[in-house]
Amino acid sequence: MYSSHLTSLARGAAHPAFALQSNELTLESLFAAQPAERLPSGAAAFWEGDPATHLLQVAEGCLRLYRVLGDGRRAVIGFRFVGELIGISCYGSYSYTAEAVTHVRIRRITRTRLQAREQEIPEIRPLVMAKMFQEMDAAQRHIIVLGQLGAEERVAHFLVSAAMRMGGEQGEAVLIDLPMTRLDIADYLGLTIETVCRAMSKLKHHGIIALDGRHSVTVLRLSDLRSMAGDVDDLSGFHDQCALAQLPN
Amino acid sequence: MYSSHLTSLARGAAHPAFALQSNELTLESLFAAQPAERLPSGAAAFWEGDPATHLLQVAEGCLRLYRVLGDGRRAVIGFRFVGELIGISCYGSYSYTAEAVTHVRIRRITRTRLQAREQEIPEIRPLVMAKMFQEMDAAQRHIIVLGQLGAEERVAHFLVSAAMRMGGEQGEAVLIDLPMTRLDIADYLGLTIETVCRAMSKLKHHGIIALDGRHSVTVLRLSDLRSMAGDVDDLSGFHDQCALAQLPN
DNA sequence: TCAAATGTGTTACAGTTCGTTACAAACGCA
DNA sequence: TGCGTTTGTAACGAACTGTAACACATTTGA
Repeated sequence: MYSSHLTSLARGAAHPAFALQSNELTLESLFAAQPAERLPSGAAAFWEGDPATHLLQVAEGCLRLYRVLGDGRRAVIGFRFVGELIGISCYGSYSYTAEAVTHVRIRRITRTRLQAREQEIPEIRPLVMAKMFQEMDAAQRHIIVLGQLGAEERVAHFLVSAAMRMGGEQGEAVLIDLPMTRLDIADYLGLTIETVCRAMSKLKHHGIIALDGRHSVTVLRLSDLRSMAGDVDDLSGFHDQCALAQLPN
Repeated sequence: MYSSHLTSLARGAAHPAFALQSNELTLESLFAAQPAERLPSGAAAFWEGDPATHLLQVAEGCLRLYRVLGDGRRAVIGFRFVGELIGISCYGSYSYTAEAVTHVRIRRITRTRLQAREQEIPEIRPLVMAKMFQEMDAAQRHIIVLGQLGAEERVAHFLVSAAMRMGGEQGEAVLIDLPMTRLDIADYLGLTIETVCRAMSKLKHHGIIALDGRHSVTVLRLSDLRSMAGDVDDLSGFHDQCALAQLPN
């Protein structure tokens, strides 16, 4: 699943829109003070095992986070998009490699500097904590996707998440940009390339999506796609109120 | 995978034994001041969606953490054992239900009280943070298990993790206590009961494990089992040194 | 600039793994 | 003790993966 943008989280997810609004602005200004670094497609921002000295923010483009097993198998743990953070749940060393899918611009801040800023501006800590909780929540959701959903459900869920990130609403077509390859998607969903292609072709055949080249999907019937995606994100509205009241420092 | 005990983590995992030693002692004393509560097998400590007002520590027994999908499917997210914490990565509301597998004793502390204690004793925060990172690391590992390993690899990995938790060493037989049902294990590994049974029977047939009733497994050849478990935990020793240097506050 | 090489996506056919179904054994309770 | 429920295991079938081939897109090198 994508790490979500504010607009995608607005749809009944566990975070109040308000908290994240200020979240993005304040953390954003933190990173804005750092110089932007450019990475060409395929370049690593950091490697699994490197000392986790920095947090990264994506200023432009898309990165994949992955781990390679001893036998060469690769697991994509997630993708990160504009505005999102990388490395927030790593300590000591990075537990995955972060690699540019597209040409990418990122900003880095050292953990030391972040901690110094947290001392100056106490409001920063809850913002960082919120990001950590969000990442944990996303990981748990992904565990459920991989453990309980079949291949087509997984692909549908992946596309629904992408549509939500794009601010998709019920009843209108959503154009999704998918900068990663089918292999990336397959390694993310625990499937093979062929199965991903098959699932997509089937959705196309049923008129639920339209494919335009490799990196563009139009979701034509979002509610149909959603009903195929399993009920992983069935969260009660109860969360929204409690999250605001209980935001940890 | 189990949330690990100190002794299991001693085998090249991402946490220095020293840090967790003091971790267990100090958080332990925090909870020791709280009254222990008894739960019969099958009782819920809290439900998915409840306000996440407390952290829990397991004083005795085993709990399963699970979520139920809208269509009735159940995903077990993890198991918690003596000394381990529950709810540390939840905020606002619990993102899963915690249910007693066995008769259980737990201690609770409110987040409010925990924060007050953190103010008094600043050393507590890094201990809590370490637990959060540990939980995130375990979640990522589980994502890889579900996404990349086949059924037998998953079961083998599950048993290796259990053996590690029991302090198993290479070359000697390890007796594992598995208090949960095969359905629990299946829902945790994204498999069915039958597949779990098959995998275990196969391991038994090959002389790698011995089965004694429902809740007892003896690992006879740990290195064989380990070689069947995929290379998910292939972590370099580099982590140990960096983790100590970089423990966040 | 253009052709060759390489990478990526899709589809058809065949093989493997795991889910479903059926049944047996064990357990818990009145 | 008897019965209902839970748990465990084996045979058949569904779902997914693997292999191969082809089409198309992108990159590389002359």
